[in-house]
Amino acid sequence: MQSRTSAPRATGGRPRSATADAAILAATRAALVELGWSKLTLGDVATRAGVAKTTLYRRWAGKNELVVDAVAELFDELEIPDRGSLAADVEGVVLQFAAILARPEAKSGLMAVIAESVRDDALRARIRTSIVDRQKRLVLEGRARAQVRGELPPETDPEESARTTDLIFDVIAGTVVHRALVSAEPVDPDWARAFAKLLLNGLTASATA
Amino acid sequence: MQSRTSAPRATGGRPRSATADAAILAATRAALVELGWSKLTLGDVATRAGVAKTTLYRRWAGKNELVVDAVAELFDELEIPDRGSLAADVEGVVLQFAAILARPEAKSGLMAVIAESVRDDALRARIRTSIVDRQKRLVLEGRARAQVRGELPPETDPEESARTTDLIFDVIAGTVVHRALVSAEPVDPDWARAFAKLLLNGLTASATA
Amino acid sequence: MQSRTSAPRATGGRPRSATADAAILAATRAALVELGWSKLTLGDVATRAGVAKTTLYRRWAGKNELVVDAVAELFDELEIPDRGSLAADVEGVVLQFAAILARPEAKSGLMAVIAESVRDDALRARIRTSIVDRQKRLVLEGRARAQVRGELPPETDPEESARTTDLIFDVIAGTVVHRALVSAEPVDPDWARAFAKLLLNGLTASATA
Amino acid sequence: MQSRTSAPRATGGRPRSATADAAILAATRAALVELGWSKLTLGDVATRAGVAKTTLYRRWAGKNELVVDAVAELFDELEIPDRGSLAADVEGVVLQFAAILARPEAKSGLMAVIAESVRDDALRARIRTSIVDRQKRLVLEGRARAQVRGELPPETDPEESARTTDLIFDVIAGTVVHRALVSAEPVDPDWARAFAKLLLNGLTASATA
DNA sequence: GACTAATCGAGACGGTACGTCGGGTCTTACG
DNA sequence: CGTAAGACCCGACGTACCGTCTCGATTAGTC
Repeated sequence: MQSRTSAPRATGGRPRSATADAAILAATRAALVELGWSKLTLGDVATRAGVAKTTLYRRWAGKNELVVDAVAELFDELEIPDRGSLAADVEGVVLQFAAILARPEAKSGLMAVIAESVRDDALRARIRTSIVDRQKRLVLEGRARAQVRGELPPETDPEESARTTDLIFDVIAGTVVHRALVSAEPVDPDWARAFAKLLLNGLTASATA
Repeated sequence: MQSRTSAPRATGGRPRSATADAAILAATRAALVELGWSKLTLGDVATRAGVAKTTLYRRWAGKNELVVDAVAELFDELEIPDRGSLAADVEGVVLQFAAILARPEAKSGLMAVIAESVRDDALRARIRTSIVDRQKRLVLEGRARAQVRGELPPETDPEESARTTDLIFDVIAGTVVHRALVSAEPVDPDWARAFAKLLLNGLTASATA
Repeated sequence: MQSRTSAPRATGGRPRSATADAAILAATRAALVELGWSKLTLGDVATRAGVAKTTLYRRWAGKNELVVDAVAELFDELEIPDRGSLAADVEGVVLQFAAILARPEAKSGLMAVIAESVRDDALRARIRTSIVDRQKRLVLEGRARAQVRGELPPETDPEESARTTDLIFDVIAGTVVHRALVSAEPVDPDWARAFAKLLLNGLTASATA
Repeated sequence: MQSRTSAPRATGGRPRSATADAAILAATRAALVELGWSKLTLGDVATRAGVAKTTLYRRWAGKNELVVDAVAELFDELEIPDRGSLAADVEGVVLQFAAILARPEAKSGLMAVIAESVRDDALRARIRTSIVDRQKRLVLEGRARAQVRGELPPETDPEESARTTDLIFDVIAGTVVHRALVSAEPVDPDWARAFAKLLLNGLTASATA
């Protein structure tokens, strides 16, 4: 992770407690589960972490930044093991992503920081760095694998390829988030299969299934 | 609209000012544009609307409810004129939806209330009624039209049909929101065309384009 | 008293609670007794008074102003009944003054606000208005009575007279305060008599007593 | 001085910097002048003195103790040269005392620590030792001289004598402080002469002047 | 000349209070 | 009744100092 305010601390003086960071992020997630974003207070987080409020403010600029870091850690576990086919890989990553979104600390925190990021460019950059871009590699891996398998044609134009990667990423991430948080319907294997089929074959083919 | 606290008004006494409602909602949108969700205060909205805080609280239960109503009005304009083909219809609705999302009052307000709705079922229901479901009919219209045109096969199982409608809706709305708010990239005609092609033909076909 | 921030409140709106003022001042005195000036916190005073902190800040600008008002009320009881002779009158007022200073809420508060007033002209003015000048009349009364009795010669120059009044006041008030708070020795009838004798007859005569 | 925390320093180890003490006391006085007692912070004093906070706390227990020592040095210069008569001596000491009180570091600091000493016996003892008693000798000297000159009768009862010394001291110090800090009027030679006359001859005689 | 032990600077730490702000409620007088 | 005005209680905010602590780096005097 190593985001935060990030002054590298020159020399001299008592070093920052390494355990405090972990305690604070854990406390933040716990508070998100119990209270949700809007009722979460930094004073409460500090208390839960057994830390003074000042310690917290020394490391994070505010609620937004703290929650981004706390939530970001949840997404570190995302992997995309080779399931043998592009469809299976998509289903797998969708289900993994959904499993994270199903956790209350993610539910409560993620949308809120995204909402805040609308008016705060620094926050949006932090979200992209800490959370979003980290997942984009999964799309790249999946496409590369599918090309090796012959499921997808090889790429020619690298710029076009990047655009496609971004599009696919927006579709997958956006759809899963919308399903899970806006529609508030479960992302189960059935749904994941239907979605993967739609994504691979398109509306025309999919609707006949 | 018919939202609000909605006590049916018994008898006698001075009736509620009709103009106040409009003034408050307009003031709310103006405040959203200037300040964003998190810095918007009900006291400020009341002042802008030339209204006492009391009047505001008599009509809405809180910030969330007020903003939902204020934002919902923005989505009333969504239409899906027949553009002659399914692809064109999709592109059209995507661009319309994105145009609304580009307005700062929508950006600021929509995501925030959705974030709040994660822990507030009543709020989620209100959002569904006021905003989400209102857009889902566009999907229904579009599919029906495409079936008439023969671009899509007719539906057989009504339950399956509903599931598909929901899925398509999640894909379109989710993807556009993610592109616009998370990736923070423009939703322009080029992108809309690429997205429509992906949605209709699927990854396999699309990637060859 | 009617000091405070003193905006006369035009019309409309809920009027300020009259009982709150009294409760706050009483709570302030209680806190002074228990905690003393330096450990007195406005939050604690508010709690004791059963009042929100904001209510307190709406009426007083800070700790200093509040304590001045709280202490000032203690000095309202000062009187100078005619004891038949100038010496007896002096002794009487000295003992009364000392009795007030002996109360812990006065001890704790008075010197502190005087100390603060060194760098705050508005505060000094408030102290003079609320506490100091109110007692100067006692000197005037006492002198007038003594002149009627023939103990003091009648005044001729009014300006000189005012200077003398101020001097006498500084001597009495300053000496009693110094004895009580700096020397921290009791102001008992014996001491009061010795002081009155010194004040009336001067060092030369007094020392022979 | 010999105040401070005064651990007698066992053996070995680096000795305490001697210059640090002086730098800290000077910085304290400078801070008193600029900020006054209540806005003076120990962190700021340490910075001004070019010293770590630790160093400061190793030598003084807190703000009060530090300021007492810093202010006490100001009173070292008080002398009472023989001016030839009791009245002249009184005027002289009054003016000297007032000159010290006119310095902002004394004004700000002295009253504040006295206020604090109301609830802190150790602090009061420290003030007595470092400041008050040091001045009381001036009264003793002055009386002795006046007795030699025949202006005052010789003392008989030593206990009575001590009481009188205390009384005179309270009168002089208290009156000057009250004039200077509470009444906030200048202590000029005219006022000093009027005060000395009152003190020597008493009210009855003085008023006729 | 290395050892030893207390000092020094720097600055993070757990606390407590600050004074302000916003949320919602309530109490007035007026319409 | 509804309304504007504004005071009320509450709770969180982010900041400032407090006095303590933990660092690595100096210094003496003692071995």
